[in-house]
Amino acid sequence: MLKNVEFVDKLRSSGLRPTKQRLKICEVLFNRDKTFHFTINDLAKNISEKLNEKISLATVYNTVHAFKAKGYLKEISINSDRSYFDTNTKIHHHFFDEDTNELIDCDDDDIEKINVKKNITGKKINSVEVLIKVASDNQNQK
Amino acid sequence: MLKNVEFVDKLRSSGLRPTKQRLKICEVLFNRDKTFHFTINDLAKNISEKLNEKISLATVYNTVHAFKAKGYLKEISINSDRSYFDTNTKIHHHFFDEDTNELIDCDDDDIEKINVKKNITGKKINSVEVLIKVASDNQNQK
DNA sequence: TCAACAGTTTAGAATAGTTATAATGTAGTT
DNA sequence: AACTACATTATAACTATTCTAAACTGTTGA
Repeated sequence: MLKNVEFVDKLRSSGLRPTKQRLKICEVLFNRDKTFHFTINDLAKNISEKLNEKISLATVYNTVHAFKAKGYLKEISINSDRSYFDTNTKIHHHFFDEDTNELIDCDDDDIEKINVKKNITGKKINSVEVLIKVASDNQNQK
Repeated sequence: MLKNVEFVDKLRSSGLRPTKQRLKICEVLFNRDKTFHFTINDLAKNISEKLNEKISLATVYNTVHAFKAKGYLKEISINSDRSYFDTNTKIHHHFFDEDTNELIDCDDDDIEKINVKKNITGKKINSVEVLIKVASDNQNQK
């Protein structure tokens, strides 16, 4: 459980002013045990519910993008109709539950190291990430 | 190089009427050696350029979705601002070139078999796909 | 402490991609 | 040829996201 002061420092050290709104967003995003996967809408709703306060949607967008640019958040593509963000910014793999649309982080040792045998000339590999789609194990899968 | 007749059969056998527009779209999509990765917009532009004929955007959407539902096309998530489709409908991996935003199919043997060691109870794995992001191999990467 | 400035927030307008609608058109069957 | 169900189309509607411009607020330095 991080303190406000720590968020202030964190923001300041990355050149972002520690404003009321940003601190609240930090609270919601980073005061958690588990990784948080969310869409901007989820986040905005979460803020107004948890903190009983409304932050303009535009500000939520701005802040999330600022945090992404600073490397505090990572954007994830699962389906194209919505952007997901992840508080876990390391390169890592995901399970995606097609029944619930829920995204679940993999631990490093859930998946054996991936061996890429092909190279693209002049290009270097920046990331290798796996997406495992799962659904309920019975006849009527989606 | 498939003939029109083959497309007619293909459509008919999957319960889609072989209309002018659908046949033209088939031509553009499936008369290729290589896999085709595209957005709806790419496709619409491609049609009007190649065939010198305009198909209503709504029809392109309808048709692409119909083809997807029938399993002739696959939707791919790389970045969330646009939907990409792929004429290669098998489970397969991709390189994504961050410099050019180009998507490249992997051959089956470009990547060693992926060993998933974790299970989610009550869920079965539908697909395991890898996305390898690459960028030009010099100091000013994006 | 306070003025000044640059960075922030905000509501609302604007945009882009996509989907819905409803009228018109057409393939296939009889 | 006529009928019917399915398709196409233009346009309107919708949704997620970005832009804009004015008001506001941390921060800095006098």
